[in-house]
Amino acid sequence: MSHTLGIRQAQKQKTRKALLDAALALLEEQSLSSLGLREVTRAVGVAPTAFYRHFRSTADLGVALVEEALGSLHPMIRTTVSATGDPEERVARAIDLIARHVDGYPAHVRFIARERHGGVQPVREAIREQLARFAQEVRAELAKDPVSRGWSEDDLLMLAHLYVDQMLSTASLFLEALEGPEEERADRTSHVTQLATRQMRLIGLGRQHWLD
Amino acid sequence: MSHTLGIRQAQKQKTRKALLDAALALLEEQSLSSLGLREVTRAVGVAPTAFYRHFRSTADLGVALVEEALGSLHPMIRTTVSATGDPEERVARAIDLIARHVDGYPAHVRFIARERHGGVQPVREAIREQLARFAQEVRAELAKDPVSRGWSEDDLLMLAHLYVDQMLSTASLFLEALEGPEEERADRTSHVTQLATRQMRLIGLGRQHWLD
DNA sequence: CCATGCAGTTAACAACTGTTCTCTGGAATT
DNA sequence: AATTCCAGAGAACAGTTGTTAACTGCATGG
Repeated sequence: MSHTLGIRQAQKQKTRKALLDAALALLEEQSLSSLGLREVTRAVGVAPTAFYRHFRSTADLGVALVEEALGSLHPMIRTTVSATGDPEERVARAIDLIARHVDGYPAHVRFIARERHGGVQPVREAIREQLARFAQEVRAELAKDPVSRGWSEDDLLMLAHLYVDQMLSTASLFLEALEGPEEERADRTSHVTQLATRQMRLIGLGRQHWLD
Repeated sequence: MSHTLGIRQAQKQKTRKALLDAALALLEEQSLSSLGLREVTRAVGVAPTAFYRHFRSTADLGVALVEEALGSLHPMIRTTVSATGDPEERVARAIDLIARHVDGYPAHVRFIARERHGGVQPVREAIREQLARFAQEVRAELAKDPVSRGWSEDDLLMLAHLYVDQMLSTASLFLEALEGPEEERADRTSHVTQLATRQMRLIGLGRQHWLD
């Protein structure tokens, strides 16, 4: 059950969210390591010192953004890789879900792609952790599939990492298509869909013949 | 033939190289978008204004770093994917070459991984271009292989991109292993080798059965 | 109802940034 | 030998940064 928090705490959460949103917007054109705290507070319309009530530093804010961007994604992952329907349909469904997610949360996707190898160690670490969790969940889902009979745990995790990387790469391509000029968008999006579909299909083939 | 350039031009190239080296070193702990020109000149021991004799901005310097990091890599790519020896041996050879490259030029690898999706558009563009060239070269090399008989150009390029992404991902993992504490290095490196080997092998299997 | 807590403000700090203009010494050209 | 060129130096600029301290006003808990 949800405890209705006082008008005080509510207001605090509101400015906190405003700081996160402003930061995310500013990060579309730069990296976290160059994001200044004054820049963020200015965008929100709040005094620079107010920042410290919510975050120790911009790196700290970055870690919070990782939670926001990836924390809520776990249920989606599960259904994406779930072993229902024929393989070809599952691939199409997964890619469609990725496309929708990029469409709905482009700034989050950009942030993760950018900061995964970015210049701020704690943020890299947080992303690494979340992606490792994703890989574990994908592994668990793959294990349910009859195709995985006879696979070692290690090999399942290997494949799961391959899938996670592939998803991120695809998401990044969708994002680039989204960023381009409006009249090219449809073409580029369908091109990415087609590319990603065939790559997924090829990996699926490798999976089927792994135990040969 | 090489024209021996005067002592004037030589000195200029020397400071230019010093600026690039200093920048690369500074970029181990931050992103290009937060790299200041004064920071770089200070590290070299040269006046801030001297920077302008070589680069218009730090973004410009970043593009030059992309050339330095990836420009000289094309001959290596060719031999890496060359279709000699049995498949298993080729995989091992490719991964070994990646490991050696990361060992020899860790800062370059880190720079590319970091700025590929980084906050500086011209640099992203430059990396995208170079990687596209790599993919084209890999495609050409794959086409020579008898296994590729009957493949469409599009499908070959699709696979080439998959290989290029996989190489970069592997390089990044080797780098992380290299950055960790010395006593874990050997274990982590061999773990990455083993993981990458199996992923490459699985992709290879998918490749063999593509036309089924 | 009153005392406490605490989100956000104001003001000030030393340090730093990119960029401009002017100057200098020595290599390059004639 | 005289002249031009130009990589780098030096000084100054307005603007920015993170962090500190002391404050204010209002929601909260006793």
